[in-house]
Amino acid sequence: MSDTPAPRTARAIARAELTRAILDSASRQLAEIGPAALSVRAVARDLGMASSAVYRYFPSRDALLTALLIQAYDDLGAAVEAADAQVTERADVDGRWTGICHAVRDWANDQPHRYALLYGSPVPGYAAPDDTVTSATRITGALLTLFRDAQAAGLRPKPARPLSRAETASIEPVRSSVEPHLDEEWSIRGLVAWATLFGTISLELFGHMYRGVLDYDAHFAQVVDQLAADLGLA
Amino acid sequence: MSDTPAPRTARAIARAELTRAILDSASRQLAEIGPAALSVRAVARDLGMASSAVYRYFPSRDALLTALLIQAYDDLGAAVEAADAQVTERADVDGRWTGICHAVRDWANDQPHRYALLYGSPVPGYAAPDDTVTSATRITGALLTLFRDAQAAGLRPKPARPLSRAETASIEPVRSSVEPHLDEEWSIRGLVAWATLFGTISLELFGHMYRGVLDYDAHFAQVVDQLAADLGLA
DNA sequence: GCAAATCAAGAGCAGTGCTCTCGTTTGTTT
DNA sequence: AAACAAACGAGAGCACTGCTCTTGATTTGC
Repeated sequence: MSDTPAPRTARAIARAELTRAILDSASRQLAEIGPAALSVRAVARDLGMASSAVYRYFPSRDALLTALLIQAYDDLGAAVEAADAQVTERADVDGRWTGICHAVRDWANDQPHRYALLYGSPVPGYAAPDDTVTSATRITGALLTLFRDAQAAGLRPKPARPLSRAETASIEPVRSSVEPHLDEEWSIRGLVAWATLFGTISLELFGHMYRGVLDYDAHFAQVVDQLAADLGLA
Repeated sequence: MSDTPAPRTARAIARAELTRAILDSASRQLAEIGPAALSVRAVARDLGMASSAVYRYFPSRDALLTALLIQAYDDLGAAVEAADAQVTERADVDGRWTGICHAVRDWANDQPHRYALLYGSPVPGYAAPDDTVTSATRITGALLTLFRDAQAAGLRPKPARPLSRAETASIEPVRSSVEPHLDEEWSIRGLVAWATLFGTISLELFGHMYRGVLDYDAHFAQVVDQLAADLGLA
């Protein structure tokens, strides 16, 4: 991530500082007007520099957007990890699950544009670099660790349908992403809960529950509660 | 929807035809290069007319995009209804559920850009007009009807957590959207399944399962199967 | 001390959404 | 049939975008 071990020279320091300033300005614009309206020229104006100068720090608008993407993933990941860590009684997996879920939703509601950048439609052309993947794993990692802890504690999700041969092989990476490995039931239940969590948040945030569900807070809490039950956490 | 009962005059006919041509060209571009890259000028070039002429038919790029949005909703709605109707044995709610789910996913995979337009981040300042809502209800309507039929057939979903007071009031529109009304368990289970369905498709289509799930087809089938079980359909 | 690398700035290109004006065509009304 | 108004297509133009190239100044490392 931070491949700037020691900016010794004055120029290197200035470069690091300016890079940060560009990213900050861009992040502000992103949160306010969204990724589609983010403009390199506007960032340059905000910083009082020529637009062409920005290209010395980020080779393209997409590169700048990618940096913001990673920043957002890390930000959300930190929020999730903080919510998880706040539950001092680590055996309270239900409390941790609830905390994580609400942390994701609160973060999404606080900064809808950044959430949309992460989990909405991929922006123009979009070639998701591998850099983003590693940052994105922070949040899924928190969930997988939680499932592993619950499994280790002897909790069992509600019985799941037997996995097809193909599916067994398909979700191998998920199973073996934590130690000890997740069993099949925990894996499929976890994947379903993962999809339900982000599906609910996205549907809510993108307006698909309009006039269908009246109280988004109550509904989300209910869904999280239901998922906890299906996961065997509560 | 169609407020052109009888285009009598030649001008009205030409207008209807040109409107259709613009929409067709835009739809083609949308499917190919996505909503972000859709250009009024490109559409005008494709049709051999001046870009300013297009504005006689659609007041803005966003209006054109909204028309495409409605078109896409109707297209997906038709695909879903067709898949549902294809199951001649109407009592086979499990088969209908599976058919609907795979219809949505197949449609999404066939035209990812159009799916992203519907269920990804809202593009135009997110001022979703009410016109789109009515078109969007076609697909949710199919699901709700299916749940109602299952309930009427005496099927019961797996026991759900008791609804909070707030949630009971919150999902009233969902419950009363079909006759006879859905009971609380069917409503919450249905909403959760809805979120899981679109969550799974979105996560897959937007690249979040990359290297986590290897076989998207197998995984989706497994999730649909699991949801059917939780819904008590199978 | 000097060559080389780095930098900011400006001009410029090709593209965009959108507006305004202009002359023409069409439909309606007298 | 004539007259008028509405609708139309085309073109020019504005303000904006991402991005490139060149120019000249500054800083760096040897």
